[in-house]
Amino acid sequence: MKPSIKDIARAAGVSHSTVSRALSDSPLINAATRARIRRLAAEMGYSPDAGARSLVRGHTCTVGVVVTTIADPFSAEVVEGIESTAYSHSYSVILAASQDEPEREIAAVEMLRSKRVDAVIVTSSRVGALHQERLGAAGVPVILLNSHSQQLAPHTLSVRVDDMNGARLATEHLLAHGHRRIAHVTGPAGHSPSADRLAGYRAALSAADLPFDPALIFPGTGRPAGGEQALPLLLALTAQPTAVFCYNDMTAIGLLAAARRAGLRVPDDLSVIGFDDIPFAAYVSPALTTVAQPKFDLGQRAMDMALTLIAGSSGEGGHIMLQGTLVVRESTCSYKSDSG
Amino acid sequence: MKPSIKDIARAAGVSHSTVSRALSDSPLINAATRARIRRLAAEMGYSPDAGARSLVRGHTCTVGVVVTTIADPFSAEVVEGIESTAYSHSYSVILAASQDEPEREIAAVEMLRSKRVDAVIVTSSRVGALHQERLGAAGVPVILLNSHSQQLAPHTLSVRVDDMNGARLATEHLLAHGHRRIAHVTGPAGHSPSADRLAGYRAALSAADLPFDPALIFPGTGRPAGGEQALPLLLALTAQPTAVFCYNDMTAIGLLAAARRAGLRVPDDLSVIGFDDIPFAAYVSPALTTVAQPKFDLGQRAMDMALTLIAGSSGEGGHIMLQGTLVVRESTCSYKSDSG
DNA sequence: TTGTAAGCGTTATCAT
DNA sequence: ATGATAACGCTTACAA
Repeated sequence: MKPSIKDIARAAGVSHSTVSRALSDSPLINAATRARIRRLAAEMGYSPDAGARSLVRGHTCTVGVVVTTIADPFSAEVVEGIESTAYSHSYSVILAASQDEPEREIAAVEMLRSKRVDAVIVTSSRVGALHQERLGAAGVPVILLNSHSQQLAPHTLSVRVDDMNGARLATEHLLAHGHRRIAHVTGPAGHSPSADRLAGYRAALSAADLPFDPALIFPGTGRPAGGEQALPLLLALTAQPTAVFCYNDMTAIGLLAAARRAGLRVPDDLSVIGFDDIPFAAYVSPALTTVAQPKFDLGQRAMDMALTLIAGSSGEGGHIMLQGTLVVRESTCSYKSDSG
Repeated sequence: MKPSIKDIARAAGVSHSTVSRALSDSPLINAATRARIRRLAAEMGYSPDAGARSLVRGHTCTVGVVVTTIADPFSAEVVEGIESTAYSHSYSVILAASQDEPEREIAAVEMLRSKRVDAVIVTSSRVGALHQERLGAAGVPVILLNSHSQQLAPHTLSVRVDDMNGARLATEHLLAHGHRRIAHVTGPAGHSPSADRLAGYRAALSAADLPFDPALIFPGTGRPAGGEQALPLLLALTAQPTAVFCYNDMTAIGLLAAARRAGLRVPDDLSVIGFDDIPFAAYVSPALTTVAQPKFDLGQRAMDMALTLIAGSSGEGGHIMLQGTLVVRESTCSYKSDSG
């Protein structure tokens, strides 16, 4: 049914180690027998057992990836970047979703450990230090991708985007267009990118000698609903903001939809800027101005780092920080005191 | 470094088989030693080697999933459905992207075979019959999800949405609103859902005693660009259509963007309907009327089928067909001879 | 160039 | 209740 090298050996009248050598391009084998065995193996539909091989080789050529959810345009592109570079190095990826529950994230990592993956990449982790402690100690590189800064100890590994600077870019764009009352809808509470983006927003404000007004900060969720819920609050302000910087594109898109329903014109009545540059940012109306994260790159760099560490096994620890870039589309414009 | 049961056995002063029994809740073990061994295992940071276990047990508790690309809102939700139900049955998933290249799809399946996954789920496959031949014969269930109908032989396994009926629903919705000249932008050529949706469109037309006009059919790609490119062609027609049924939401969203740039009002000047109901369909402007595919369900059912087949090992072959549902939003309205 | 044998970390079948 | 021992499929010294 599933032929092993022993079955092929029997059919070829050789020992199973000869078959192993023939199949793994060993130099110590006669070209003729090699060819004969390979033909036979193909005929019999042989497929090497990766598990058995890993047992003796000591590595699995597999990496584990844990995301909060796959059904999110941001994660999806990051995973695409990981998978793509894994593929080109003959690695495969085991994917697990944590649903943003720490215990489930831990269970996933434990499963990956059992599966003996050669490295683990965890995105948006809130408990990355734990994995580092368990896996890192066991010699398995753990790479934290866009994860909480508290987890980013010096002996830890990480790849992330510069959230603070990206947020500064977004805010400066608004500032440069004359906006002075700029609101901000945050991401999920307790998530570090959210804190970093808020910090970038504050930094830009302060660099422009503008005061920080807590009344202009609205709590979001990172999902469209967060933006939708923020809009009425924002409109209820006596001194209304003329622009809003949203934690991410999904939030901005939700806010855009709410603005449309409220009869508010974007960008004329309100400029809106997001973060991420998810594929659909270009297709909403008005097309969303945003700070593009190098999503595919993020995944690629994380996988590259994993590969390097697997090869060198010298877990030195390193941090890669990529920069986001401002993408100006139609949802932002200059502030006009007389709207229209 | 990575303790095995032998290391624990040594530390506990017992044989490795006793450790194995202690750790796997065997009834043939003294409660006290069991507790002692488990404590020791925890202290030493033991993690069972899933590969070694699989070798003797004969299964890996892992399924392989191959999609064309992960960075697609449709696939992403399907995979989420698969992963989620896999997780709740303690299964893990190896994910591979084929980039819609048959050879890469084949390579991915071959890799999965080597990894000895207990089942394989392939979405949008164009060469599913091949996998069935190689893997199915080897006793590994292969489930085709939304794959080409040619691949769906009776001894094959599949889960899919009723594309033809969904397309009929979409077209009937337009018909019911008085539209008579209804254009259609197809999906990627040679992809069977595209053919099925075209067939559903034709069926609805013919049921309404309307002639099929090939001039109203425009080739798309399944991506926004397909819709964007189709719009000018559609406008160039002397007898312009009053509505258009798009292969999928991404196509419709592209077309919506092009329409906006062309100063065309949707739905007043042109009704637009999509297919899939991706998360962003509700957030474009106007919100997209579409036929919702039960994406998460599709993944869930495929995984359930995999689990059943793994348990029963009686590869009987089965086909599950789920229905899509019409979701009316704002991009479609009744036909008015005097537009506006 | 090939065969023999040991070993990877488990589980499972024997004894004891 | 526990300990030897074989087996899973493979790679890799070590012999021949």
